[in-house]
Amino acid sequence: MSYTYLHPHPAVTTDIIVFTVQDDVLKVLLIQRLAPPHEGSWALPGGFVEIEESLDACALRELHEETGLEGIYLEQLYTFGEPGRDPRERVISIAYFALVPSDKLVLQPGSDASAVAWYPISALPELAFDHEKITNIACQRLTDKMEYSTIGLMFMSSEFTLSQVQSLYEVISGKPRDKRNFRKWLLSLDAIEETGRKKAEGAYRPAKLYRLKESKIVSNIR
Amino acid sequence: MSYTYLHPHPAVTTDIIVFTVQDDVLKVLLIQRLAPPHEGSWALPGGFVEIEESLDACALRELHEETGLEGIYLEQLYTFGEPGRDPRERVISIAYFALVPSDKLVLQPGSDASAVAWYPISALPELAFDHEKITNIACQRLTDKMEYSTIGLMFMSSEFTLSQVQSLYEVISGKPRDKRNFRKWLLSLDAIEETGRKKAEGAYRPAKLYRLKESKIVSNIR
DNA sequence: ACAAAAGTGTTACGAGTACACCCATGG
DNA sequence: CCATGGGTGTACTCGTAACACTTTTGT
Repeated sequence: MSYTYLHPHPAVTTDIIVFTVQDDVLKVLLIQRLAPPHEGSWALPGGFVEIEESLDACALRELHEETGLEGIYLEQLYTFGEPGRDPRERVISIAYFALVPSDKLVLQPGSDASAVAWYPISALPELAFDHEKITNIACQRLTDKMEYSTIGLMFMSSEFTLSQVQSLYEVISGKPRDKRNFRKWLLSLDAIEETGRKKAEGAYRPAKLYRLKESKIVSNIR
Repeated sequence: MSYTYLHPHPAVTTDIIVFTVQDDVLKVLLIQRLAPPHEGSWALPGGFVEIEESLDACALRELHEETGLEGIYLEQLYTFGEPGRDPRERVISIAYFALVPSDKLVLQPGSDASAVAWYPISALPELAFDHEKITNIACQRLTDKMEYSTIGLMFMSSEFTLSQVQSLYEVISGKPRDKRNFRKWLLSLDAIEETGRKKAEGAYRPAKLYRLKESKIVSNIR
């Protein structure tokens, strides 16, 4: 089966930069390519947009197919379309970024059995295509949005402590925060609420558990 | 001549939302469609991406071809790709927005003789495709960026007075600003400088003329 | 001299920052 | 009773907001 057009058409893909924080390190999800071009090297998950599928749906589908991840926060980032960024044909890629909470880290490599792994953002391997450039722009956007939106909460699992949130923010910004000021700020956002439960983890005082408020997903501050 | 692929490929276009401020009103540039679909109705300028042309270059080319505009500020906005947004075939559109200074308002309708006109954002006609949705998102982005970047200066002509800048900001935000505070803020951005010249326009004190500093094009504040 | 827009400083308020001690729990 | 992280309030600082009069020009 083949498809014919009067004018040349580019191929269209989505690529997804999936962030998480694991062991106090910001990481991105990469898959190892099995087929040329760039066979064997690491790349962002993604793939071709189907002809009757929305862009968002494509990103979600590719992510699910290649990693098993589902129900996570996704946002369009930027569209990359320089001629020559793929050696096979003209490819235009709509890049998305996604945030995975720490309790959904279990990956199921796709049916094509390619390897899937979390890489610390500070120790990325060489990436295929222009994926390094895309990753850099995604990092920039993530750190920007951490400052003026509640996006950081998308990294948290369903129940979490205030100290866990603080640790997350410190990891991503690379700077320590004052505990009292951070809590005052976080609670003033009106985005989380106590669950009433507590988390006892060791030989010390248990912490109150919080959850994201219904309806408050990601909002801008200021 | 025709082009054949193993899998279906969507068509890819750019659409450009061109803003300007004229007579104290925020306006966008529209062109009247001559061909189906939506023949006769108004739409955003734009068109198909050529196979060896970058997305930015496509937006600039289409804008020049259809309106004669050149050398203006352009920025990628968002990519729209819902199936069905164009009745002919699957079309994915990378939307850009552009800002035109008040001294470049002269339009040269494209060679296909379609009408080109500035419409106040508050009195748009019915638009073709999903262009109303795109326009709304562009307006949102514009007003957002006015708050945290120097993008507003892209509306100014090569030489301008501080009062003109203030008037511009008031028109877009819809709110009056304190003259002294506004000037303090504007000058603190370190983005403009005096030309040494003055503008005498009527029976009153002439205003100092300013220009954008070299190298400072658009930067974020905060 | 008057009409019209240009230009200019000081005070007040509020948000954000700095800072140190007591609490609850398990071992 | 001790070790460990959890939890809390106040004082200061700096940036933003409020506010009104003098200057320059053309008629």
